Amino acid sequence: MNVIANIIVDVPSRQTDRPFDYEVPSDMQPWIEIGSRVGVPFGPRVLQGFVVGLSDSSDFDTSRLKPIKELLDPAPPLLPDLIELSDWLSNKYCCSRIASLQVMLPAALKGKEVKYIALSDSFQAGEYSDKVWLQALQAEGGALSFEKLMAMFPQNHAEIKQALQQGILTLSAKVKDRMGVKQVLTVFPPSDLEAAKQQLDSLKKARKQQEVLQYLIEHPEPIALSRLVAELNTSSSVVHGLADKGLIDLEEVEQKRDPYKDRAFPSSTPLPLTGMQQQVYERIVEQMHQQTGQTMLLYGVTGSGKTEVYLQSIAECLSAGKQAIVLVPEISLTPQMVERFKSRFGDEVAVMHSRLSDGERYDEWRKIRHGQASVVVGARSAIFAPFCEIGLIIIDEEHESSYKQEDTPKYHARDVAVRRARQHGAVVVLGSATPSLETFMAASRQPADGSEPPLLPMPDRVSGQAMPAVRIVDMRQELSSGNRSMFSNQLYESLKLRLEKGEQSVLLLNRRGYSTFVMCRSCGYTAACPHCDISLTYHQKTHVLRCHYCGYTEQEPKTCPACESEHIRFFGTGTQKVEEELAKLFPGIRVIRMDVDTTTEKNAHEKLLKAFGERKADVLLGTQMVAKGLDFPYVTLVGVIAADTTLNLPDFRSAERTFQLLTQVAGRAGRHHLAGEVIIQTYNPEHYAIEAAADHNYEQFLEQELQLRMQLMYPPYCRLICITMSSERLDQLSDTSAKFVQELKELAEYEGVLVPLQSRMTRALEILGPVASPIARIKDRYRYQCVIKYRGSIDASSLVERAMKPFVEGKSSKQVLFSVDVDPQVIL
DNA sequence: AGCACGCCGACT
DNA sequence: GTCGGCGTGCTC
Repeated sequence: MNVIANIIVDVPSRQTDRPFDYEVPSDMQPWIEIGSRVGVPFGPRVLQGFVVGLSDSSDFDTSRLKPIKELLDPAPPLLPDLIELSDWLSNKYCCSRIASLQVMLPAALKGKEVKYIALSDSFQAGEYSDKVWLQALQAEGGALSFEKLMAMFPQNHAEIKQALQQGILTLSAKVKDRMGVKQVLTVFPPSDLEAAKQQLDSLKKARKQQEVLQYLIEHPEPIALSRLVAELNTSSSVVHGLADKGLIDLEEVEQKRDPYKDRAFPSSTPLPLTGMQQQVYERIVEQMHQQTGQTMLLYGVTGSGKTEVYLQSIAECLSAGKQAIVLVPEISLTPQMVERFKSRFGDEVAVMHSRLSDGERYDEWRKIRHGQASVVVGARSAIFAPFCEIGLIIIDEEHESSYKQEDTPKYHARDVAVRRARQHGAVVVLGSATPSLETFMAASRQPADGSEPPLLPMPDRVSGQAMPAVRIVDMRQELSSGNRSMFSNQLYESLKLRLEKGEQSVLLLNRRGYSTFVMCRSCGYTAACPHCDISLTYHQKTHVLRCHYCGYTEQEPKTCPACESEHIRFFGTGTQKVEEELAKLFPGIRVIRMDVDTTTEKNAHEKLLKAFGERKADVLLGTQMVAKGLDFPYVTLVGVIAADTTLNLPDFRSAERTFQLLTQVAGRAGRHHLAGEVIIQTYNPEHYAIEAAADHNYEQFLEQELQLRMQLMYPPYCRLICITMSSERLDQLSDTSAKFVQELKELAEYEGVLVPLQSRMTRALEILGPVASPIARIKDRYRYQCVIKYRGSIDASSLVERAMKPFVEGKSSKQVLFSVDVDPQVIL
């Protein structure tokens, strides 16, 4: 008899980050399962909690167990496999259990306590009989939310309190979801149409009702009451009249908000696969049927037809009765992308991206949970889609850093996918033209059983067209030959040619290096945030300086606050400057600029790209974001203004990022019948990342980069954990961080893993720091960080967790905050 | 996270 | 003498 439930309660604190035991009331026993969401009394409150285990005994004093108060969903929103996955997430990424459970669910299912005031059973009006609040309560059926009642009667709080004390009113609490299910009153036509026709005559005296019935006989499908009323220009009372006579049915039906309901998707059929595609497809399908839980790397150049392989593999997965998850980077989750999946699989597809409202997202999620969708296409968090039997997980553009969540839990969707696939025996297909080094290394390794490495190369374009020619322009030479403009002669000439021919160009400017700060040209003063060690960004529209980290704003200064010089000015986003210069060089040129300033509005992205696709501009100018997304048939020139800006960042992945970005943007040119040209301007023309990108040569880059990583001991030759500690008080911070690192070292030493990475041991671990973080202060809190490098089978997360214990439970917890980033993408 | 319990300073 | 500061500990 499982009468005791182990429940994780919704309290975001380390002290409550463990299961609490509750008694399952007998009437709830059929309903409570692992994964159920419940309301439980916790201290004086009622909280949301998740059932993570069931048993018939408890270590806790059984007589003191409290019963579960309420069941929040008829079917558990989480399945046992997800509960298990959440356990893994918490351990791996050092986050609380509740955080890892909550991240798997749509925001709509974040229940909050609501207090109710109700008339008690023994209620007698007595001295309160003429009070307005009492009448309001009675009108509402005897109960109202506490907050509402308080707001309605601000004058009567004392009386209400007194009534509560006398036991005339009672206070109770429930967990309420943030988002209700949208209900729509729906009209159902008569089940027996012939009989209904007979009845028409009997309605002679009710012309309006007759009209409605007539309509329903002609259109015998359920219809929303509001639509029927609008359609027939009648009123709801007429329809209710018919319902009262029993001629039709009127029912509340759950309405699912389909964000794509107004869009028609022409259906598409599978394209014939090329030999290369066919081979890859067969290997994927073979692994899928064998349920090996294998992770494979589909390593294919832009235009090699990866998507068609995805689509047909998914089709095979569906026909085997299983479900598929497709992850794409948020930025490329465009309508065109969605369309490809909707066209092939129709209503089987659920779509999840950040632009959806909480309600829409909840509806898509329910489609998945209730088996109405078998494919989900979505960003990072779609990896947690509540499918029961996953056959295939596809991660497109596997190397994208957006697969790493920046806030807690700081999970990497790729690593979650690999873990989840193992649970289901599903295949993971990682797709990329420029795979991350970690992925490539893992996929090249010969499996222990002697089978082929899980590497699926697709080196050729479907069109048979060669990759576009890439020219590297040495900007140092331009400068020495007297060209001080940001456009080299070659780029200028090529742009001019495109304008004459009426073809389009894409210009890319890496954002970093060109920030939007304000600087005084006399004394060098730069406007900085008073709460963070970071310069303020200038916002052109509002003429305001703003801090990206804490939101602090101030007015644009007219004179330098330091030296009162008037030569203080704003150094533009770069894209703005490029735009100005383009207008100077090519009067009348039509430019669409895409950067943080022009894409803040909702759907701005799509609108700009659509306008460009319709050839309403000659040039698309922008930051990283122009490298992703769509391909346009009339783009024949891609120019990179300054390839170096991301190259010299003090992050060990900066060369990899630069290479990926350049390769990706180079693939944008000439994807169709027109030949393309790519021009890369740089001050480091001989840098291996730039040369390799120009040659479209991943292997060449890989070889160089691996050598460097090996020398400096960085991933993929080790793994990293970055721990950031912060405090308002610097003395406390330096003290605590030093003690923490000491603790960490002792633990590692004790486990025998504190060994230099350069040694030949298979297990090794080093601890660097603590040092001041690159951004030494945010929101008035100083920041120190410490980096752990390790290799081999070491549970470093658990080491960190144990080392943190004395600092987060004890009295010093108030002063120093810990934040752990496992497998960080940037350690600037 | 909340909330109660509990032990020391400035006030009617 | 007491009101209230927030340090400490508990929540099945």
